[in-house]
Amino acid sequence: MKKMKTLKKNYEFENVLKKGKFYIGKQITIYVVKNNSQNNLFGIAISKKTCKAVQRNYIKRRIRENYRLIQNDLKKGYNIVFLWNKKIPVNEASFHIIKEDMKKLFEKAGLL
RNA sequence: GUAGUAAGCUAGACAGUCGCGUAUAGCACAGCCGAAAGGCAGCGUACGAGGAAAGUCCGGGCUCCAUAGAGCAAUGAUGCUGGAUAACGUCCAGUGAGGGAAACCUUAAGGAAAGUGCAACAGAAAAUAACCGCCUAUUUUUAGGUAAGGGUGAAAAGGCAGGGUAAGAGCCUACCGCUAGUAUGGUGACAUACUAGGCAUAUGUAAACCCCAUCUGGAGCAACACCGAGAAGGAAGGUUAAGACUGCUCGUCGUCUUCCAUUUGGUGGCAUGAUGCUUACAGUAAUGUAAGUACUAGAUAAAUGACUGUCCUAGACAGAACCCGGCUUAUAGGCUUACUAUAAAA
RNA sequence: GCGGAUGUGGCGGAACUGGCAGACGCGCUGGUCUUAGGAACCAGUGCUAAAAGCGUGGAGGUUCGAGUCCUCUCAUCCGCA
Repeated sequence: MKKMKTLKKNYEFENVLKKGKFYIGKQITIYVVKNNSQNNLFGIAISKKTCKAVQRNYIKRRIRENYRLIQNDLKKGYNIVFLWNKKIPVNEASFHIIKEDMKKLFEKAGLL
């Protein structure tokens, strides 16, 4: 199995957030934009203001794990950025809710 | 047993499946890129967050600023004594003061006769004390004496008792407090004893300025060094004004200031260090010395997760980012040791 | 990661060397005026029924007395390749 590829640079994130289409779920929001390669690149962005470092890591792990499980079913050639909805308390973050959210959002976006 | 005090330890465990980061003189070399060197990827193996990693409050190492440039001395910090330490505002042992029934705990604790400032309101007066009262003289008015008593205030001129007096007053005496001196003990802070002083020992405030003693150049790994690519341009103004470099003086370096345009990637720095653990010796202790032994995170959108099962006390606070020594703050539950007080029962 | 600044009624913003906190402006509430609204003018406006008391992000300390001085802490904002 190949390694997961991620977005790295600040301008890459800005590109996706400015030009991409966004879809809002219960707990997470995704931004999607086409790229011309044959792979999917993804990134996770959580503001410093929402919570502290431990909880940010907690959310990132849940999202990354879910993406890992679902990524082979997706169409290829997109940049994806995940955001956490600010108003949701961090304690409610759960693996299963994110899983459902992610399925619905990718269906909406037409990647599934 | 109950209540409490002090010190220390721990920070859910185990099993299965999938997955992440770093290293790799292992396997494979049959995958991808490349002319090649090599890089990426696969399998295996090893290791993989904390007691506070946090706050950034102090002290160092390290790097650059010129080789901490020189002087004045400002600014800033610390502030009982002795010791420890690379250093410290930290730690250890003591002293004084305060708290507690005790174990024990707290303590920014130098100087107010070097000088300056401030003390609102109230009060006669807030620092060279006379408002009421008391006493004496006097017909009243008034003059003098007086800090016992009243009232004001956060604070009112040693406290209390007796003597004394016109009334009073350290005016005199005892005790307590204070100050000075001497002696003894202690490295010292200081303690104890004795003697002397009637106490002008002249209110409080130095976390007000200040004085004294000690220390102090600035910036920070986004420092800095190297490699590759890009750019290295134009206009206007100023030559002693601003910068390096916080006040002033001198000195050095680089021309300097404003506007427009531009400003990306990689490698090193980067983990063997004032290091941890064990034992012995020195010391009350902090700590030091010697020997043995171990090396066990090193990312860069940033690694520990998900699911299932079992158990219990049902898991708090919380995520390394150059590295150490502290401090402070957050913190569920459990365990160990020492000590203090005490009801009831046996 | 490192460095720096700021917190005062609902909002902006004062309070000089510590000495009556809420000046001033905006808003809000009530009233006058008007058929009605606006404008204008008048009064009120931190908490509590009132007194007492508590109130300057929070917790301690110094002081007779802290918005102001000191220590710790929380939140917000800014800069640095």
